[in-house]
Amino acid sequence: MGRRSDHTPAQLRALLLGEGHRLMAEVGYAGFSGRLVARRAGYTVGTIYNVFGSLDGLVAAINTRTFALWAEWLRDALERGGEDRIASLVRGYFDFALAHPQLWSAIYEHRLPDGASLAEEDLAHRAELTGIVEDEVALVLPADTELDVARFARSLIASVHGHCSYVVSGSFALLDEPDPLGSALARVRESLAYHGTLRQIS
Amino acid sequence: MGRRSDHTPAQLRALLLGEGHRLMAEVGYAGFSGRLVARRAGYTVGTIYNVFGSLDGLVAAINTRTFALWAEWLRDALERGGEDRIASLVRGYFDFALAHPQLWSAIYEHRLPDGASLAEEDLAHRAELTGIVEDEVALVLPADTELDVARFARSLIASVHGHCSYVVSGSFALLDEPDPLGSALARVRESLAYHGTLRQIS
DNA sequence: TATTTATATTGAACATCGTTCAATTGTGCG
DNA sequence: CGCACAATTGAACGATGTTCAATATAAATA
Repeated sequence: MGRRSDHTPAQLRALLLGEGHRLMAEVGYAGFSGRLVARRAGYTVGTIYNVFGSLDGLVAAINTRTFALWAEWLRDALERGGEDRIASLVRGYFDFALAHPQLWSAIYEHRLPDGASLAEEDLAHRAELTGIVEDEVALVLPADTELDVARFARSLIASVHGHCSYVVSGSFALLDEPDPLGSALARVRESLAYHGTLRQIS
Repeated sequence: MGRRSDHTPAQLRALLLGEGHRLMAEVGYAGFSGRLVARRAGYTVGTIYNVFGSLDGLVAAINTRTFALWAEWLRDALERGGEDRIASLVRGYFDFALAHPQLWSAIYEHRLPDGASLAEEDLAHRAELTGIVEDEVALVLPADTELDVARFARSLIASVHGHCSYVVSGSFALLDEPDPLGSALARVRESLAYHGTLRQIS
């Protein structure tokens, strides 16, 4: 079969990305296969290389989509959550990872080849997610704080991330930790309290 | 070639483990190859399966060795470090990961097949590492603290781990974080202070 | 409309991977 | 000395990512 017109380039990209995302959610990064993605989309391997340049390009796009869903998830958590917006964020972080462990893990398991760097689109979506947290952290700190709020917020994200990655990888289960989310939230609260949180809701 | 007597079973195990550890340090989990380990040791693939049962068994053994080196590294850091033992621990955690990024990452990149679990030896070495931290955290907290010190210590480890994993994976570089170690240590200090650290050194 | 140009798609080829297992060959014991 | 045992091999199998000449079709041109 030669050239087709079943899909426009944009449609084809969306199709492969969708199937890729679906497969990643099913089998995770370790079981991911470019050939299978193409087959499910009704195409063959080579097409992935036409559209995404490389398999790493497809995986990066898949992870970018996961990031976008994650940001959306956090915004929902903030909207539907109560007054304690910090708790909503931490809970949202955990919930997403636990709802989509394969997708969430794939973000951190994918390593680009040496020298290669992420595309601008990917960086933008990550900045979006951290931006949501930065805004909420800023709201809760005194206006005259001496902290670099952005750095502080990202450090809190890293702390929560550590807890979450232990949960998803199973390390915490082995350590008999009954409430990882609660621990993560407690650490965040302690740091916020140290810097004079405005409203402290138990 | 059939049966040999170049090495005793114990020697052979040590040989393969050593070469495997060396290769993991060189190429990381993604580039790891059982065939290459065997070739470097002067044997062939099958021997790995004789000795370790599976390739996962070899990788688990490699990661266990990394854990042991890490624990030793932390003890050294405590011994050679100054009075601020908490700082020594956090710095030791980071330094090891940065000194051996491939070995450190391999610990968290290796996922056992569904249902499989780690051997007792592996669990013991992990408990050793967390035990070192638990002891130091207990020393620095008031004797009459209401905290579950073990859980608290492991939560602090998770926080530091989160920062460290961002550094090794390059996420923090993208976020322009100038001092991840300093941030991690600051968060740890804030949590300790919240629970009434005895001596607070800067 | 007929012809040519451009391009998207294919799938075989290649080198590798993990895993299995029959065959082989050396070791140590009776 | 010969036999039973056990360790080691390496070919086989199905899969992976990656490349690229061949091909078939769409789009552009005459």
